[in-house]
Amino acid sequence: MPAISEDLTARGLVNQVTDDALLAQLDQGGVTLYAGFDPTADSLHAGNLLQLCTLRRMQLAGNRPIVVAGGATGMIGDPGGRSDERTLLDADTLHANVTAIEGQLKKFLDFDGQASNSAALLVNNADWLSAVTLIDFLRDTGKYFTVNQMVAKESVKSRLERPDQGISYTEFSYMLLQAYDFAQLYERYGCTAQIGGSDQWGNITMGAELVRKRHGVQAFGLTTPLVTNADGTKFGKSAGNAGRIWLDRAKTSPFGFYQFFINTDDAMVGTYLRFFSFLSLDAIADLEAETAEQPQLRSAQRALAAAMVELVHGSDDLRRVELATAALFGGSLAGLDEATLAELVSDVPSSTKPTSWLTSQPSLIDVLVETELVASKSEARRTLEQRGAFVNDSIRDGLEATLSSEDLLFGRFVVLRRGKRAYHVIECIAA
RNA sequence: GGGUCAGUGCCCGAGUGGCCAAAGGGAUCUGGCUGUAAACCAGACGGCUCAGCCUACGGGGGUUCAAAUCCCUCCUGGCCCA
Repeated sequence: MPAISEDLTARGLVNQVTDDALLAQLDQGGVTLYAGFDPTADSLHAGNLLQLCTLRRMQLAGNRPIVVAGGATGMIGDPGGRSDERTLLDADTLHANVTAIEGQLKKFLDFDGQASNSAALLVNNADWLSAVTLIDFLRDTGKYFTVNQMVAKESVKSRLERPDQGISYTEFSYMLLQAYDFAQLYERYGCTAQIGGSDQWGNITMGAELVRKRHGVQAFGLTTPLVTNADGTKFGKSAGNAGRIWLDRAKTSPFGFYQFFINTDDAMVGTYLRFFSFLSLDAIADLEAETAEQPQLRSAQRALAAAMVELVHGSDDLRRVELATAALFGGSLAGLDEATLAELVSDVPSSTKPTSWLTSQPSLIDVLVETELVASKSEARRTLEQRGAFVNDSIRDGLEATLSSEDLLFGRFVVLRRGKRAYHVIECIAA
């Protein structure tokens, strides 16, 4: 296994480092480092994956990761990357979010004492930030920074330059709070490094600076590159209108999670494998070569999707999801047996109905809306008109289309599809 | 507090009394081509009881046969002055 510094570099994970000495220290192991997450939702999402995976790499190399939930800073909002003022969340919501996220973190990091000096830690910055008084904060932290340098930070500058936007004093203060976190983590846990996305560079360097000024200790920062899609847009949104890809299975099913990754562009799949997977660089190189020669096999995409589902949801889900994928995208539905269809129900979007329901000849338009394959009746009509609605793999068009008992497979399933890959299975159950 | 400019559909952005569900671009969706890609081509893209109707141009009120467009007021933001 290569040294962590070498591995990080080869994977293209190092965007900027405050000092190369950090890399050498990481190779030695024993470095305590942290990354922060704003608990703005009750689940982490694909956009958080890179930091999670990077922390994991650090831990596997014998360093101690600290995850800081921004219970306090989450109430403020980072101005970076946003064009408008953030909505502030209330304390109860934030607390619930932090609790929900905790379980997900355990998939990535080892929080147990097994490797005692590198066991991960989850802390909430509300623990110290909500206790500090404004006067103390201004006196002990604020005085180390000039407004001049704060205004010069990219995250602030971009907001200042927008002719139609501004930035509130509250958001302006965010970077100081984050710097304060770093200093606290140093005091409490001897934490000397912070990692984050490239947009965090400004915040990270301020924190490192505060540690140095207050404690006379060199602290480090390392940023990872921004993960983008092939077209340069931000990574982590699904192609469809479903929005973000979440780690919470209730928000994004393991099947949906798998589908998201298997649809990765050829151009990006190697990069994502290096960023997110724990496959060796050699193995990744092989997959890339295979993709170049036989792109239709999608070997690299399959490996990526498999790796991610296994990491986030486990090998059991991976197996099921691969089967479901083979069933739906492997050829014709006609070849599927009853048992396979029954399995599908639990893995792809589905719903149940009484058998009698079909005898009323429900309109396909209504069914499409009900199953959420479309967002409105207008959209359902459009889909029908554009020949994008399928029942058991065959086109159904005409606005008058209905479902009937004729459409049942094995007497109990109806497989609906919108477009190429949006599925919904209805299971009919005798009442 | 005074002045001034601005707030348009998911986003950007045109429109400045009727021809406006509102140009154009992006995003998105469907179809074609494919590899469940990309690129490209075609169509769609507020909702509904869909040849019609309803809701929409920051909120509320008003003028008018008729307003996103005019007036009043409020809210939000930029800039300048105090």
